[in-house]
Amino acid sequence: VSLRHAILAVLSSRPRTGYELVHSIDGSIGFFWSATHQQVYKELQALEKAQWVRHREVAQAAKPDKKVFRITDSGLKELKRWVAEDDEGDAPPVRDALLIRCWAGHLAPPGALARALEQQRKKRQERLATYRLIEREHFSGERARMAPPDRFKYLTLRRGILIEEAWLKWAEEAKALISDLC
Amino acid sequence: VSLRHAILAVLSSRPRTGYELVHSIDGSIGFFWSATHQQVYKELQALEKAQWVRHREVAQAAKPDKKVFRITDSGLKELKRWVAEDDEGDAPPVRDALLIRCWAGHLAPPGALARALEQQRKKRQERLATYRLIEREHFSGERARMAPPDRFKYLTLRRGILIEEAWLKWAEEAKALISDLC
DNA sequence: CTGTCCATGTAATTCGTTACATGATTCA
DNA sequence: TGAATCATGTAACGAATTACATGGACAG
Repeated sequence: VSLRHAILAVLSSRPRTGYELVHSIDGSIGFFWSATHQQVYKELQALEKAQWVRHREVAQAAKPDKKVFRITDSGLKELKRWVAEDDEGDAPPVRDALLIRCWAGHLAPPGALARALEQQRKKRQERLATYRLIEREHFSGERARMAPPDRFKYLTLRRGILIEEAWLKWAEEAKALISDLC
Repeated sequence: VSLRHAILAVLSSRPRTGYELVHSIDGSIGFFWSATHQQVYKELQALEKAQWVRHREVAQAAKPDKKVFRITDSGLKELKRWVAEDDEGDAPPVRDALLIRCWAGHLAPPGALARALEQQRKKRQERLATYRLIEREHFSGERARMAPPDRFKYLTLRRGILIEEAWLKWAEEAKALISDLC
């Protein structure tokens, strides 16, 4: 039940509507935990039943009404508890269909895998560029003087960068190793 | 529906029982697509209904009876089709609870995150060692002279290695960046 | 005599995706 | 006139986890 806590984490910085949540999620926390709007709205209902968030309806001129959600005291308490909890070991299960394809790659016509790989490489490259941009724009200061909340957020960004770099390196290796088969 | 095809891929090399499948899965393909036995048995039923696999019951002395599954012609055809198909872009969604924890790390007592990170680091380190062992034992030959099926399997292993190395590198960075908070 | 290996499943539940649905406003 | 933004949901389905269940053989 991590989406619940991801939402709490985002709301802990400031109140938002479901709509805003969806959009702030895919631009920060969404890089490592994605969710559709349907899921978010459903979780918000669950969170409200658990009294970890509360909402207030706000009428707007020229725009649909909205519900602004804020975290409650018990929600913040729960979030803190969860962050500190040690999850005793479950490495997150990997699920990458491309790797299954690759594993059985000899069954496809020679060019097919190479094309799929190249496609992915482009996407990863773009994502890396996005991360690097964020790094330059939001985390350009002296690391040691960053405020703690920023340091932790910066760390998650670094993880994204290192992962994408590893991916690109792999794509190079892969291309080299199968090039003579195409 | 990738588990279906993961199973087909494993069966394409030789017939196996459900039990064997579960265990060969977590030692090769399981590094990038894990599944419990319940899921495997259920998928086998579905695969059989689709006529992509067939089974034969084998009685054993001193051991429970077993069902040996083999891939059918139409199953192999489907597998080949699937491997060659291009999945038009969906980068696999990442879901890592530890990163959410990290993102909100300032809410936990200072040592907590460091401990969680260290725990994970150990696990990754071990996994990397396993990968390296497999690399030495099964893929020590000249890369260019490997038979195609082995080359593709080797590639997936390399990906595992590069990812774990990236993870460890990140763990180092992380430790350095938050050490003064503890 | 307890635990692990072999071997197979059912059932309940939760989590996540896809499809469907509405409706005003603003910009090209 | 048609797409994008803001804003919220329900319903159906599929994928994955967790719990429950059985039973003989063999090793420590």
